[in-house]
Amino acid sequence: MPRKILVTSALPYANAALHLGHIMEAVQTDIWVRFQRMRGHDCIYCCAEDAHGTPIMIRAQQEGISPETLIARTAEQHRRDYAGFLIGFDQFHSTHSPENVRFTHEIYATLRERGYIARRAVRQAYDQKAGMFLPDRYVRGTCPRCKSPDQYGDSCEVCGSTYTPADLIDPISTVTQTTPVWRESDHLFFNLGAFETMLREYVAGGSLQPAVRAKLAEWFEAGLQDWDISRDAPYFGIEIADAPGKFFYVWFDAPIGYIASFEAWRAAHAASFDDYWKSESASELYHFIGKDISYFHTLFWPAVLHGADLRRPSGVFAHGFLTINGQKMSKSRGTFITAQRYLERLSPEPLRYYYAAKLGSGIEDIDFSLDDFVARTNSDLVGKLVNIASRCAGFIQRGGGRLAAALPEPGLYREFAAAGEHIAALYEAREYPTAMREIMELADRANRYIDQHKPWSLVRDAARADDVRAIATQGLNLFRVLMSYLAPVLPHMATAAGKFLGCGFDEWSAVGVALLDRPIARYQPLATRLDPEAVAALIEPPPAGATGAATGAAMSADTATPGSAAVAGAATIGIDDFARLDLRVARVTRAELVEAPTSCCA
RNA sequence: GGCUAGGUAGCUCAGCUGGUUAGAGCGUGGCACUCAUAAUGCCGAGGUCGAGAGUUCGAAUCUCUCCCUAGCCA
Repeated sequence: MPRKILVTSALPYANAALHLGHIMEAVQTDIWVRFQRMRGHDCIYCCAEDAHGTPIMIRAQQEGISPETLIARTAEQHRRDYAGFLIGFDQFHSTHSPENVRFTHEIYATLRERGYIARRAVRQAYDQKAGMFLPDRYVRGTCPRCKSPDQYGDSCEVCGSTYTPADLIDPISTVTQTTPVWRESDHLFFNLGAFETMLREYVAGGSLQPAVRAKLAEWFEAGLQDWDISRDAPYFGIEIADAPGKFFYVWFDAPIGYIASFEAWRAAHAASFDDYWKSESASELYHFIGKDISYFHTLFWPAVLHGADLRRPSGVFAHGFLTINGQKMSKSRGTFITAQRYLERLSPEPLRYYYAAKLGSGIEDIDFSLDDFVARTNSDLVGKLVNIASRCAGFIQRGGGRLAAALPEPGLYREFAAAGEHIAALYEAREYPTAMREIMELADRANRYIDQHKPWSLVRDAARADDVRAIATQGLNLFRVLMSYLAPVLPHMATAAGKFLGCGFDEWSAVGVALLDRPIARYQPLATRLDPEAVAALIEPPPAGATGAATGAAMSADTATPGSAAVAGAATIGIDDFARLDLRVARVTRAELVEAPTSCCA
C-alpha cells in the first residue's frame, strides 16, 4: 500500500546565496524523497523562498531596488544552485505568493475567531529618520555589562550576556546611524500557552528526535510565552486584514509557505488539499530543518496548525550545523563556501555521497573535512564502486558485448539483493552513514569475488571464454545492485549506469531479478577522481574588498552547470583531436625529498 | 552560571539496553595480482576508549567530580 507523503526542506531566506549548509539539508531531504519514490510511495517534495521581513526590506533599500526585485533575483540563484545539486523539488514556490497570502489570512482568521490572538502594547526602538521600528539586531551599542562597544541589541558577542536594545549604552540604529527613540505600539500575540497540553502530548508522541525532545522539555519548564506575530509598517510582508498598518511577522507566514507551495503543486496536479492537510489526514508530513529553528517547527508550527484545524507534522527532522575542517563556517577564514563556488569547481555527486556518509538522524554537527572528502570519494566511489563496473566491462565487451545467460554464483547475488531490506530500513530512519557503510562492505565483497576468480587469467585460455563472461556478468550484476542502493544519493550516476547496463534504477525491488543474456553498452567512466587541489580551492579568502553586493553581482553572470560533464564521463574524441595531443615518455632517473612549502591553506 | 550534545587508533567515525583478546574506512608498513580511472586482494603495525574516583564478578558502556569543545538559554 503506497504511502502518501509530503516532505519539505526549510525555506531558504531570500536575501543571500545558498551555502554548503543549505545544500546539506536539501541533499538529506532529496535522498529521502528519492528513496521513498523508489519504494513505490507517493512522495511530494515542496520548498519555497522565505521572502518577507526586515532584512529583505533593508537589503533592497541598500541596493536601491524593490524587495520584489531582490527576492526574484535571489530565487533565481537559489533555483539554479539547488538544481546544480540535483535537488528534485516537485514545487519550489515563494512565501510572497497569492497562495501564501490567502492561507496566512485564513489561518490567522481562524485563530482569531477561536480566541487565540491577543493585542497589547509593546515598547520598541524606533528610528525617526527611517520612520520604522527596529528589530533588536538593527540596534547596536555598548554592552551594559562588559562595556564592549558596537554590540547587537540582543546579546553581546564579547561577554555573552543577553539583554534588550533598551539596555544598551549609546544605542544607534544601524539603518540610519541615528539614535533611536522608544515608542509604544500595539502588537498581536498568538497564545501559545493555550496549546501546552496538546504540545506536551505531541512531543511525547514520538514525532521528534530524542535530543530535540530534551530541548523542548527545557522550554516547557521555562513556560510557553505568547508569540508576537505582528510588525508595524513599513514592513515587507503580508498586511493583516483587520489591523491596517500591521503586518505578519515573517516567522508567522514562513511555515505557511509549506502549505502555499503544496497548494501551487496541488492546483497543477489536481490533487486533494484535504488528503494532505486536514486534521485527520492519513497522509504523512515531514519537515527537514536545521536544529536552530526547532523552536518554530516543534512548538509554534504544530500549535498554529492545530489551532487552525489542520494536521500536525508526522515528524520534524532536525540536523546539526555544517563545519568546515572542524571550524564554523566563516567568511573571513574563507570557509563560507557558497553552493555556487562549489559548483564552479566540482560536480555535485561526490558531495551528495559525502553528506550521505556523514549525516545521520541525530542533531550533532557535521564536519566537512576536505581531505576526508577527497579520500572518501576517491576510494569509495571510484576505487571500490565504479571499479567493479570498470573492471568487468572489458571482459564482456571483448566477449561479444552480451551478458551470460546465468549467474555462476546465484547465492552471492541473492545475498546482495537480500541486503536491500535492511538498507531500506536505514534510509527510512535517515541513518544514511550506516547504509553507506553497508553498501561499501558489499562493494568490497564484489571486488573480492572478482579477485578470487581472476578472469584476466582465464581469458588467455579460449576454452574458458564462457567462464570469463560468467564472472564478469556476476560482477556487473553485483554492481547493479549496489548502484540501485545508491541511486537516491547518486541520481546522475545511476542514470549513466542505467545506460551502460540497459536497465532503470527507479524501483527498489527491481534487483530481485538479475540482468542476464542481454547486450550492454560500451563502458564510459561513471565517476572521476577528485583532484585534491581543486577541492582545496573551495577555501579561498575572498578577494580584497569583496562585499556581499559584489558577490551578488557576480552571481548574475550565467554559469553553466559545471561538473555535470565530469560525472557523465568524457565523450570519445575524434582522431583529429587526438593528433593534436603531445604525448611524451620520460624515464625518472632520480627522485629526492623536497622541502614542504612554508604556507598552506590549513 | 544553567541546560543539551560531544570528547574512542595519524584522519573521519561505528560501538544498542555493562560481558570473551575495543571495531570500520582512509592513511601507513610488507606481500600478491595486473582485468580495472596507479584501481584490487592478502597480511601487519597502530588505541591506558578526555582525567580521576565509585558501583559491579566484570565498564568505552552505569554514578559522581573535574577538564576541554560546540550549541541553546539567563
